[in-house]
Amino acid sequence: MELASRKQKILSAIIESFIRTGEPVGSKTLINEAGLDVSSATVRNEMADLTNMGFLIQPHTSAGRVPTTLGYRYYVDNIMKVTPLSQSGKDYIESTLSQYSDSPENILDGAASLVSQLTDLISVATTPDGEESRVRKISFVQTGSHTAMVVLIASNGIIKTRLFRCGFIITPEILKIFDKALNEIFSGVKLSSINRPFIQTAAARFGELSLFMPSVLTAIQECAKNAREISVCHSGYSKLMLLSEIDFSAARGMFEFLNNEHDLSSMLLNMPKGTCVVIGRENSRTELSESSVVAARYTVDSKPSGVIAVVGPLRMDYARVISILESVSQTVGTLISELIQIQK
Amino acid sequence: MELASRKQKILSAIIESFIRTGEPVGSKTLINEAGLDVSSATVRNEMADLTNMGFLIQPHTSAGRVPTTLGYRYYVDNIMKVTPLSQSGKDYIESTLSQYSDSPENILDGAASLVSQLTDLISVATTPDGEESRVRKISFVQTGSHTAMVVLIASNGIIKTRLFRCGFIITPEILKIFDKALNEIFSGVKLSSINRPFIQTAAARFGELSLFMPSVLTAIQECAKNAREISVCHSGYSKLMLLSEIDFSAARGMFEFLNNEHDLSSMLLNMPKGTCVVIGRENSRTELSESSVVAARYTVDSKPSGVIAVVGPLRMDYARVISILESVSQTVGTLISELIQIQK
DNA sequence: GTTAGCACTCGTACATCGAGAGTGCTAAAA
DNA sequence: TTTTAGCACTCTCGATGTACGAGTGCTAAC
Repeated sequence: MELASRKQKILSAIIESFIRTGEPVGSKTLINEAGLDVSSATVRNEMADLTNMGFLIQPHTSAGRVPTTLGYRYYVDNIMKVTPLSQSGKDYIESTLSQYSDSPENILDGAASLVSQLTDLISVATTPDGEESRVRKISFVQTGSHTAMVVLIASNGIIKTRLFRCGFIITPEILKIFDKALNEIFSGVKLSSINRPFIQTAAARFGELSLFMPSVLTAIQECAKNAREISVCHSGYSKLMLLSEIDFSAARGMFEFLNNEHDLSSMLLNMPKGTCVVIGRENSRTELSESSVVAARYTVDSKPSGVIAVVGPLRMDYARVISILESVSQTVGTLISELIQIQK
Repeated sequence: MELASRKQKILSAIIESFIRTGEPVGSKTLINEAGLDVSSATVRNEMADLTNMGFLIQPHTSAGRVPTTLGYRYYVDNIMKVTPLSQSGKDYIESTLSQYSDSPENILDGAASLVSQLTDLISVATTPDGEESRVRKISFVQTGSHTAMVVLIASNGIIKTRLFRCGFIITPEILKIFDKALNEIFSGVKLSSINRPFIQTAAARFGELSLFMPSVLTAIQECAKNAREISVCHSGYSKLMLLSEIDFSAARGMFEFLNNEHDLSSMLLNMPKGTCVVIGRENSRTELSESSVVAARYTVDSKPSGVIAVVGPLRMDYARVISILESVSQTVGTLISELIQIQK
């Protein structure tokens, strides 16, 4: 659907004014602010049309107009211009994130807090999906007379550790045996296939040695599970209370949804690839029906991977948020890819 | 200060009713609920006295009475009876926390979420202080051709890991050299003394080898810092929005304070040893002037260590919260002590 | 197609009012 | 001296009414 140029200009001006002030926009205000060479009556006629077309609503008779989900959608798709970040902005992002570049989780933690700080909105980021990745290596570190640590290195660059304890005294020799035997079994195995039956089969292979194994195997299973499962980094949750549009119970619902890693990550990962904007009621979750989500994929080794996203009020500066997210997600993708590279 | 028995009975009934309902308590309500064999006029006289003494206030003329900070204080100190948890309750706590017993951080994470779930309040827990503890051992695990992981085991049971990268290809031999050289330097050293000058001195000792060292030494310094610093585990922050007493901006202030690990942990650790209750304005932080904090120390190896605490409304069930916190903190102390024991 | 003018609608702010809750005081009773 | 009944008083809360202002839609003229 294409709008006449003047309608489009008016819609644009209304949305931009509303994003800035949060106040419903009336015809007079609009004339003053936007450079429109027509009278308020003409603007009113156009506004009435836009309202009939579903782009605007009036909260009540004597109030100005407020954009609807459809209005924002048209604005985002047809009017708004996203300009890439300046070089200095990109440099800032890169230098900030490089500090965290020792592990994917740290990078994403850093990315979430950077995005939240730059946009003044809530930001969340998912770690790379580990469904397809495999065990590269398992190592052991002795931590005490009866305890040791498993270190599982996965092919997606994720490294997980877990302590385990044994009923007997651990010696370097025993750990060597563990190392050899367990790497034989687990190296190259997909993380997703390391489940209970797999572990039981593995235990069986050890014959009488298996008596020593249960805690080790459990620790490995835990590591594999943690390396495979997507986790969610987040930042800026206190900004939730600045969303003036919502009340306490709505805020609580949102907060609980945002703290539910499973639901949140599956929502984010179900979004289309690339950068996408989901506005108000377009959201699959009712908790977000008064909010917008802007999400950007980052790619690791040229494959779409996790998501970095922003959650905020309908009236957010979409263009700015998109350009920030695109820069950050690109940097994150590069850093993680590099990290995997040097771990090969 | 000792109150006459009837005054005490009335104060107790008012506080318990207010904790239950959240409504100001009037003289008639009181007669109906508490088994008082006097008329409402008598109760009114007593209530007037208690108000003059500062234990109660009236929100407005035609409302009932509400306890003041002083009122709660008297109640907590002189009236309330804390009964220890039942054996089955203790067993539940123990079996829940044992699941997490592979590291102090996990135990405290588990403790915070358990306490939050049992009390339906916000719960926070600090990890043991590492000021006094020392490096027990440093280990290395190769994670890639140019990357490896430092594992620092501290005497307080905390284990920290950190990845580092090198400009050259890492071999098992190099790691062995690292292991030997760095354990010689760092073993037994207090975590708190591993600062920038110390690292620089250490680097100097390596002569030409030191060129290979900077990233390793930085990684060790980071590990030492993380092992030393107290971190705060928390759970149930969404309960903040159930505190009906507060508004959005107060909630935001509280939330930000609770997310400030430094301020929060220093407040908690400044509290007296044992279990303590801080009510409303008694709190040093204005953010908490409408809330109460109940905090319990846990002891590791018979020494007072971190704190497990609850933050909630003034009208919380103090006796119940105290008994839960005492059980949980005792279990946590035992588990962590055990953990350190088997790591020796 | 555009505009000026105007009647109309509706939300907000403010004042008024009555009902209800709870009190403190007083004087009588125990 | 302590307790109690009675009562006038105060204050909140919700409902009701009113004035004002903002913003609109419509109509008729340009």
